[in-house]
Amino acid sequence: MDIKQNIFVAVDAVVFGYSSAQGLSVLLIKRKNEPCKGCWALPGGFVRNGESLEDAIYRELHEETAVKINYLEQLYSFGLPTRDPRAQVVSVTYFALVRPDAFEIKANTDAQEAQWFALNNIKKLAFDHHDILEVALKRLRGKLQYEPIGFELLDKKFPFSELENLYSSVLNRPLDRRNFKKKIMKYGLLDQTDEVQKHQGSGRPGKLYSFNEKKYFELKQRGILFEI
Amino acid sequence: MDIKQNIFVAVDAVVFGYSSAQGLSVLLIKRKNEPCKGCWALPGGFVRNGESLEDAIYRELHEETAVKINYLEQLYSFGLPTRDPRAQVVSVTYFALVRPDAFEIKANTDAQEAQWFALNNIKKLAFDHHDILEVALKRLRGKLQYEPIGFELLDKKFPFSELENLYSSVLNRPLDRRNFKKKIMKYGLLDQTDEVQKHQGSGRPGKLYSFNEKKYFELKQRGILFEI
DNA sequence: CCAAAAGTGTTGGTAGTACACCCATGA
DNA sequence: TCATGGGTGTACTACCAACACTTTTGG
Repeated sequence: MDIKQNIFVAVDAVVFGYSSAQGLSVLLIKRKNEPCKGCWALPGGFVRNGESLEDAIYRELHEETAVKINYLEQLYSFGLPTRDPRAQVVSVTYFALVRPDAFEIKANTDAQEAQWFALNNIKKLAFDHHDILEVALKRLRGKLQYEPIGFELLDKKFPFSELENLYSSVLNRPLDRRNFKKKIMKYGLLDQTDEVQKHQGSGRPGKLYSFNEKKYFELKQRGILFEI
Repeated sequence: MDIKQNIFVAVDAVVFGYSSAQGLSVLLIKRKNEPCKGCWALPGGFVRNGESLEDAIYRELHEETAVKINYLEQLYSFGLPTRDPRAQVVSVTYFALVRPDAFEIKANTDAQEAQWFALNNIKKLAFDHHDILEVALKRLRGKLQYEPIGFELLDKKFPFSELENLYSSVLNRPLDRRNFKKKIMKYGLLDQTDEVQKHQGSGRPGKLYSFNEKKYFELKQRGILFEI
């Protein structure tokens, strides 16, 4: 190739996790290199030669956070020449969801630390990572309403109230328990198990449900998508 | 920067146009350089140093097609190391719509020719441009149903049947004229003008409507989006 | 027995769908 | 006057939103 391009390609991910105690949380790493050494930032890094974008983000997530990713999709590409002070860096960003049991993390190569932050407790972030987070949140809110993506943030088996709390907290509005259940159950995507919730403090324990992926793919095939 | 990255960044655009005669069409250019010299391809090219992604795609579209773009949004980024035989090229792709009067084009720098192709008449395309087109079509179909994006493909003033044909042909299903009109009019986004269609062959001329952007932004502000 | 959370049905309003005839124009 | 496409209303159905009391458990 006879062109002289001084542009680098990076990948970054917005990884969301959820628990009813903490609400929606984002996984951040503390940068151990300049620029912005010590700042919190989205996990990510430069793509290696010969590596696909997806491979790159999986590798970086593994190196930096060792968190088990449950859902991943591309989010948006950011390319303002000024977004990184070192050089022009185009960042292809990803949107990821993890299950509650992934709230255990360990820090590695590129980061001195990786840590979950509740959404309403986010510090200043490095580079334009705040903008990226904003776009990711918008995507999450949007998708939650027309694809059954919420299940990817919950355990394989969960009480119904957990799903309702997730929706209510991410969408930032109260939901009517009865109507919400009717809407969800209408699609036949949830199987009721014979188990109930254990030790949740006080109150009646809820029955546990599981997401039926097979029925989901059937519905998707027929082009019928779900809507809250 | 102390990393050695041999990855290039390009931008490509899927530009859609529509006329009731031709249906949905895509703007392609004939490549005048290797690889794949002479093949049809999406307009696009390499990002220049210090240039943003958006600037790059506008520049390329101007250089290669001189078509007036009416709507532009980022689509997806493609980065498989094998997608370009010369080198690893990450392509950030865009999705664009033009009005019918832009069906006049002129070829320039990078292309010997730029030309509109009806969707059902697309040849083999260079690189992975078929995949890109696929993604763009999916995005168009999706957006058409929950954002009033169809107007961006029509003249400022258009007869109602034009809008209906657009929807019907892009979504690939028949629509009931009366119900479709009710649904659209419900949002109050269309103003009826006092003009009627001219010389459209035979039959009664239709009244012309125009899209009311002001009301659209009001609705959007209130978070109410439109649904077909 | 008290507090806390889970479970459950009915009703009224609204929006969606199905459907057919008349009107204005050009040839 | 005929062919072509534009314009319009109603009735039925299905979905949505609003709403409150009972049940199960732990303390």
